[in-house]
Amino acid sequence: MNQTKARILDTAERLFSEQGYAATSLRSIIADAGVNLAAVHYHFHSKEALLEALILRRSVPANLERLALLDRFEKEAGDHPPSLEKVIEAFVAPTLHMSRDPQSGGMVFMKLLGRLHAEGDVLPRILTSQFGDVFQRFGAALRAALPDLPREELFWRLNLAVGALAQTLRGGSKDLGTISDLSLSFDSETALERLVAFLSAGFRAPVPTHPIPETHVAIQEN
Amino acid sequence: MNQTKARILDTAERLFSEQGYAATSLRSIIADAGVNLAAVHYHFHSKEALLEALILRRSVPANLERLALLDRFEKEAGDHPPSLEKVIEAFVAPTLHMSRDPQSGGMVFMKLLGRLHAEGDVLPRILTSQFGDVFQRFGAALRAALPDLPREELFWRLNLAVGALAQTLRGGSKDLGTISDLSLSFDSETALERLVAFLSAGFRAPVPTHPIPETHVAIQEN
DNA sequence: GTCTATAACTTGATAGAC
DNA sequence: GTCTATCAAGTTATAGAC
Repeated sequence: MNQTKARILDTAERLFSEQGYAATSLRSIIADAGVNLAAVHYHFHSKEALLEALILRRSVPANLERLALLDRFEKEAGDHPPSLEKVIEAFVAPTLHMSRDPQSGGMVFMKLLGRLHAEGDVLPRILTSQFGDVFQRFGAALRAALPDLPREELFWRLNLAVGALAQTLRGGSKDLGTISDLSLSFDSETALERLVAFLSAGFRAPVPTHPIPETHVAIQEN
Repeated sequence: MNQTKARILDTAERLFSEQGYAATSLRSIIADAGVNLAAVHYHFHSKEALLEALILRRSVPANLERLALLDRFEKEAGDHPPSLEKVIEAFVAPTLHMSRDPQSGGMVFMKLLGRLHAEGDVLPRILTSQFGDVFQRFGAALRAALPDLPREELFWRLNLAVGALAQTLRGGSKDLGTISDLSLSFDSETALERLVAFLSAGFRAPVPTHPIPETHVAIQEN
């Protein structure tokens, strides 16, 4: 691949992940990459198309890997559907494993995904097309692994799980440094274990039936 | 409070929550609020100060309510520390309950918090001062409720929990609409039950000890 | 307190030479 | 493919009349 093009992709990926999409100007990208402004438009046409190219570069292979892993776990499980743990692992592992080669920039991309997940509606528009197959397959696998969980409850918990995953990708919250001086040590294997343990326990939590009593405490406004 | 000032606060809150801080210009705010541009600078001095004012307006009372709830639960628990469920409830309930009065705009603020949590480092800077006490108190309460959980593990799970909470506040992910046509029904009582059930199960998950075997599948790059 | 007018700057994008 | 030069629009912020 063209060297200029690659430098733009890498630099944009890093800056977007650090500052967000809207807050990062093309000019700050080209300054950091040491290339010309016109080169961005020549190679990518627009800022949003640059973002899209940069996302697809990594998420296309990651999604293939997700599906391949799920295939493998389904074969290994024989007649039964794969366990909840395996389904979660198949979805999460490809993203986490990107971070293993520090040279590859996969770690940076993880942060970017975690951020974009909350920022704007840029990501959904780009990913819905790409992730369609993956979501279908994994949705079915989840339902098979949790046959007794009502659909609505599953959907809720899936949202909570995605939020927890995005937080991990983002590298944790800085606010929480206040409680503890620990920082999220990012060994991808440990992160995977911890995510699988936390999420599978959450998915398997008993479904609440009785309403929790009123807990509102009125506070005067100043 | 001044009517112009209140209109700016409410409109900014809504637009920031829908589009994010960086992507929302002061001009789009004043257009929507039907006020003059100079009024923003007169009342708030700058864009960032506007954001700060708007956050403090709601999070100061919410934090007082959090501490009051924790106090109450600690009294009710007598000699024992309050249960994990109660600690989570005391932290989460005030934010969720803001959404009960549709007129109050609390629902909008929830979305904003969920978004800012991922966007930039604007939120941390503003909140670290405000949330210091709250984080200290709740960190201690969590440790007391989970005395056997190693500190590092607790910190990790706290991050996952915060991610899941932020996702709930944001109103769920649009991507996930692909799997299911359900949308997150936002009854604050139900949301509270579900969060407490999911998170407390996650916090109590067994601590993983044995490394998960290698799961990487190589995919060729195109 | 609220307005108009404008300063001072940054943004994404393009035309056209080389 | 890469550059300079520039456009057209949008940005936050301020000065000063009323």
